[in-house]
Amino acid sequence: MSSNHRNGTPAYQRIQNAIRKRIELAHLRPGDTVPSERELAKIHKVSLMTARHALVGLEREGLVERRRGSGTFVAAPKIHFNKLMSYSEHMSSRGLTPRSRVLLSKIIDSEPEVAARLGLPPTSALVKIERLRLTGEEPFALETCHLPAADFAQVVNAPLGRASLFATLEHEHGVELAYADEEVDATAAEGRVAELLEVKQGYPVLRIRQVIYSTKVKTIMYVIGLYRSEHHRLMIRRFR
Amino acid sequence: MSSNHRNGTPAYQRIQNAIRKRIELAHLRPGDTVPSERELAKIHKVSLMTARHALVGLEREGLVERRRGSGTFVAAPKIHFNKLMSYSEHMSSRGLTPRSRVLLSKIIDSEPEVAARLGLPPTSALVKIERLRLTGEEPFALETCHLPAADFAQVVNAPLGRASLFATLEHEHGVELAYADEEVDATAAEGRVAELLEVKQGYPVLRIRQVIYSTKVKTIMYVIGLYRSEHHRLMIRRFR
DNA sequence: AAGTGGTCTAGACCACGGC
DNA sequence: CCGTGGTCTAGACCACTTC
Repeated sequence: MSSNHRNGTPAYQRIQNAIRKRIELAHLRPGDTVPSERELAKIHKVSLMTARHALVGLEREGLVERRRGSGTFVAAPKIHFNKLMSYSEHMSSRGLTPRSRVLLSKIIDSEPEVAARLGLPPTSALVKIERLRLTGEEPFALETCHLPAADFAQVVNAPLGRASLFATLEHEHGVELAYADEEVDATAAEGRVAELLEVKQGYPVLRIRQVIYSTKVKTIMYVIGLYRSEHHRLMIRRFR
Repeated sequence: MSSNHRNGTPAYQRIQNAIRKRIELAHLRPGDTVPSERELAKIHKVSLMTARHALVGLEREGLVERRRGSGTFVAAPKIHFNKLMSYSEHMSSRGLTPRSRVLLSKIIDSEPEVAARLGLPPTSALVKIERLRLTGEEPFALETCHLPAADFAQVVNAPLGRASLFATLEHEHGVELAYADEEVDATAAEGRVAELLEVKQGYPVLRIRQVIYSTKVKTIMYVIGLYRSEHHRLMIRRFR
């Protein structure tokens, strides 16, 4: 049976989306109680385990807090934790319009280290896209993406100025993003990077290297991001 | 009923621990298949949902990979993702002996910003512990912990040179750690920090501020860590 | 076709919190 | 005491991968 025939979306995700929307529209505000598992089960006509699945997921995102014996509450409006989101998605989830300048978008075939990260032979053809992210007129991040050209050669022609790369991959290429492994460290902005980010030579920046996977096992993308960190902070939630 | 009477540990955690141990002892190596949900259910005499719960948790830690239609496999030996672990635990999980030098351990009462992070009044008494973390003779991290003195005044006298602070809290104070929210950015090592870490003035370091929560709602600890990032990398897994 | 993970049911008991 | 989340059962069907 299950109540997911109307559309392909699993019931627990529909419940999550309903709650997310109520929080977004400020119908539910930080500290408010979210309907309990039992209430959600009745409202959405699902079993307890399904309602529970929905709430557990929202807790891992940091959207709600659950307290045994007490209830589930809307969390303080921090950032979505441990959620794989593109820059565009981050911005629009905060009501801002993403701005970025495409510095480069072409096919290359001599970056063996990147190819290795993507699990490909050393001289594989790769789409390389370099973008400067801006808030207003101020640059705050430099992101370099690499994708296997075999599967995604067309994205060099995508309207990256306006469309989200994630959205393009999901809608135009039918890619289902699964998760990303990220490696974070600090480094110094040198030469061209410092110029682009408009900081002094040697200025510390946050470096994030992500390998992004789709649900089909495949490695989809490798991204190196360099962030001026006065404005932008990385938030993580770890569990015991 | 449930098979958790023998000890207080839930069945899904006992299954996880069993699998963790098999991986640790290299009985299961990267790429090997982990018993399927149905097998685990039979072996441990639990229901499918419980076996599933165990595997889902291990996947979120990055210990295993699950592929629909195919199976569950031991993941490449990366770091445990998004898992709240102390420095000591990280080291010993890699078979290394943790070394650290306690620089300071006393009670203070005039750090209003820190008190605020812990959700306490501005002039609350706090335990402050400053430690330099070493690999061999080389320093690589400077960690400053703050705890509410009202609950944890005794830890100033704990043998922090050898015992893990996490272990002390869990065993001596009956604290059950729940999760931590972390804020990560890059900054420059200046003055005393640069000297302690043995790097040049202005050298970029990774800064991690964590607020650690117990299962009893309470904020237990605030930690600021500064990391030379040539050796130590922060690994994160994000989900879509 | 057989086996796997993903979703789901309709209940159950427990531990805990707040009244 | 009642309501909450935490754990658990004993099944079910589906979508997917592998052979």
